[in-house]
Amino acid sequence: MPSVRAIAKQLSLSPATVSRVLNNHPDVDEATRERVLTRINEVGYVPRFGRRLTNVIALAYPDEPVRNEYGSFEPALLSGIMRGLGEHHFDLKLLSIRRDKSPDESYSQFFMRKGIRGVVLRCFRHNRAMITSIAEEKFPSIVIAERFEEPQVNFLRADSYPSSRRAVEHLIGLGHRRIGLAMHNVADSDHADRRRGYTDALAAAGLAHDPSLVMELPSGFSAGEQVLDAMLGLREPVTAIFATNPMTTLGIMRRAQERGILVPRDLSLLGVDDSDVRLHVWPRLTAVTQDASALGLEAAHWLTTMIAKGDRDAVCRRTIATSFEVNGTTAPPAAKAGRMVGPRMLREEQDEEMPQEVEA
Amino acid sequence: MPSVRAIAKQLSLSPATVSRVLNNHPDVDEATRERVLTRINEVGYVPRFGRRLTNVIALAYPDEPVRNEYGSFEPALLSGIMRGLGEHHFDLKLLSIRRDKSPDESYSQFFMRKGIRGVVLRCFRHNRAMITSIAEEKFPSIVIAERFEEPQVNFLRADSYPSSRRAVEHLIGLGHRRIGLAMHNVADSDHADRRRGYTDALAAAGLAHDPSLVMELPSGFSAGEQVLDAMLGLREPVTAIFATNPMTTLGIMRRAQERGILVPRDLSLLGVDDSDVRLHVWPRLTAVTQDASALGLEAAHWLTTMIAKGDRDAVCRRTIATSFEVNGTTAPPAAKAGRMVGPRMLREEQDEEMPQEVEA
DNA sequence: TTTTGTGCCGGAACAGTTTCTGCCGGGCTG
DNA sequence: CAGCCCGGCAGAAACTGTTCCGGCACAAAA
Repeated sequence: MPSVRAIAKQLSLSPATVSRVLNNHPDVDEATRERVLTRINEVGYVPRFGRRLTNVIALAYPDEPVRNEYGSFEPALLSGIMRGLGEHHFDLKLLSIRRDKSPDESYSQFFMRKGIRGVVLRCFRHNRAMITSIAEEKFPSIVIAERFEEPQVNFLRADSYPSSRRAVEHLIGLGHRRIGLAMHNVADSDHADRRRGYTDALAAAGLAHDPSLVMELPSGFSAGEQVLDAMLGLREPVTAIFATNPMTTLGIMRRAQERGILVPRDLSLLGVDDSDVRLHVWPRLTAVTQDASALGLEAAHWLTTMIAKGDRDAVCRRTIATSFEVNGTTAPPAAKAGRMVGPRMLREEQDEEMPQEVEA
Repeated sequence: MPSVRAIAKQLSLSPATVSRVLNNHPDVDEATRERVLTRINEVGYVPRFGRRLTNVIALAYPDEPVRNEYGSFEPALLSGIMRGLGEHHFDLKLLSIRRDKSPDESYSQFFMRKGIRGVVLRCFRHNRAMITSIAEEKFPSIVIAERFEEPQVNFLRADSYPSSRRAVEHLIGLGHRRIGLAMHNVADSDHADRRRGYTDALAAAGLAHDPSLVMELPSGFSAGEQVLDAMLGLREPVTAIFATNPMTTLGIMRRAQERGILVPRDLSLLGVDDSDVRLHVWPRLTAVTQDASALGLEAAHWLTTMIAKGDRDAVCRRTIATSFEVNGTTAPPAAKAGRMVGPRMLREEQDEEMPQEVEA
């Protein structure tokens, strides 16, 4: 139960000074500030509101929160987090670290200034260092949808390797030999897993790995359009594409329709889905699915119980399963099938072949 | 600068009692609670953190926040709100009124207990009464995307009447005579506006209003599928559909593709879009567009400036424009055009006819 | 009648923040 | 060189909201 006054007494300072450090006020000596900060981190200070503990955690983004381009991942995640907060009666704040954090304050300092007791962190390519710093400061935190080697980082992610591999094996089983891979140009661990699934499936089937079939682009809808054009523009075009990003998948799909390329007759498409968008397009998307909402729920629940129990050394390095769902965008390659399949016929096929869930 | 102690002194009570009222503790007399509450509302109490004002507002949902089914409206709105918060350095909390509010506390009480100074309210069909109550309690609030007659309710919405009317006129101009309307079964003012746009456009063109062409369904993706089946199953089918809900629009579109109905050759489709989903399908959707992100930004900005200036009587009853964007899902009806138009040809048409913006 | 219990509230203690004040050293000026 | 001023820095005090503890009054039970 460390308080500002207790810390002040330990350091022979006044509560005022400690408070000034916490709020990043300028008029405090650099050495003093340093002394206070290290002590605060040692002792695990938590701010209170009056005499009551503040029960707020944050969902923190490195830059702008909940950007539109993130697709359906963010709303699903948020919805899950809100549900996971309920049991311990916590509230949720949204934070942008870049916008609000002063460069000369530590992360713990920033979070305490915002009056939160823990933080769910979104991780993108460029802020891995930020996240290890936060973990090193021992501020209660958990990272969503990313994996870390550093033992002090808590994370909760979905392992898309098995499903990805199974998905690509599904393509190979259908007879595809030239399978394109469209992925981020800056790979997080999730995309790396999907890539491994791709290469391992190819290797296991004895297929050569052709680097020219792998495209690395910035994420987003328009990337999908480029992917399709490039992959079908090859001298020996692909017959199937595995897109590791939901928005990119949709981009590929739209561009295919735009160019009159029938999926899956002319091209099989394998995607990734965070929520249920795969069911909202036609043909329904054969996809590796991860439940962003479940990620949010689990993460929020873990973080709040850890805080409520006061267990500052709790560790979370959980991986939940993804699944692979066969829908209407994959079929044998045209060369092999050798038959015209119109939309109406495809629909009948679809009706016979109900989406089958494959646990990863 | 009313404080708990000041209010207590005015009422000859102790600060403890006032605090108990604010936190909805059970052991305080009903009459006393009432006295404190009315005084608190009169004087416009704001909670502080230590000696500092708490600069937090909330985005409050009647039930579960940011549900997935809401489509892209919620993330766009959130993103806008976060941007609008910046100038006055406010933070954002997410609240679920149903989950956290005790039935025997007032709304102001609830919000103060949560330590927020203002609230952006989402309005659905069932919580209009809740919103007028909040406004009557004079708690700083603003409603998003809904219109209210009650003068004490602040709102910010997009007026989709002119764009909707123009959109339906566009269909009529293309030669459509039987135009279906798919809308919510419980109409908020937004959907009522769109319906008015529909009926007025028909009336102005001298077309009879056929009630059998109007379908009212619960919102959502699957509603769109029912709409398409029903409207094309009419003895005299429609040649165009105006769907007033984004998710429903997507449902119609997918079901059309599933059934092999070519849009816009066999059916013209007019939709509504909150963000940029209309550009992510093919053909790109001709749609009435409202900028949910701008709504969020403006609302957050108004609310925080109003709070920062301490102007408790500020009034916001703003309406921002929507626009109408012609894209690829509308064309002359098949009977009139009398020609087959394949996907490839349509694409060329598309290229000639760039999306044209029409200010509403 | 006495005892016990409960509803209700005030005092005090304690949480964090800010304002006011003062110390102390350095630099400028007479 | 003396005197004055000024800025950096930190503590005391004042003020905010909350909770714990105790007490008063009234009702119910023994």
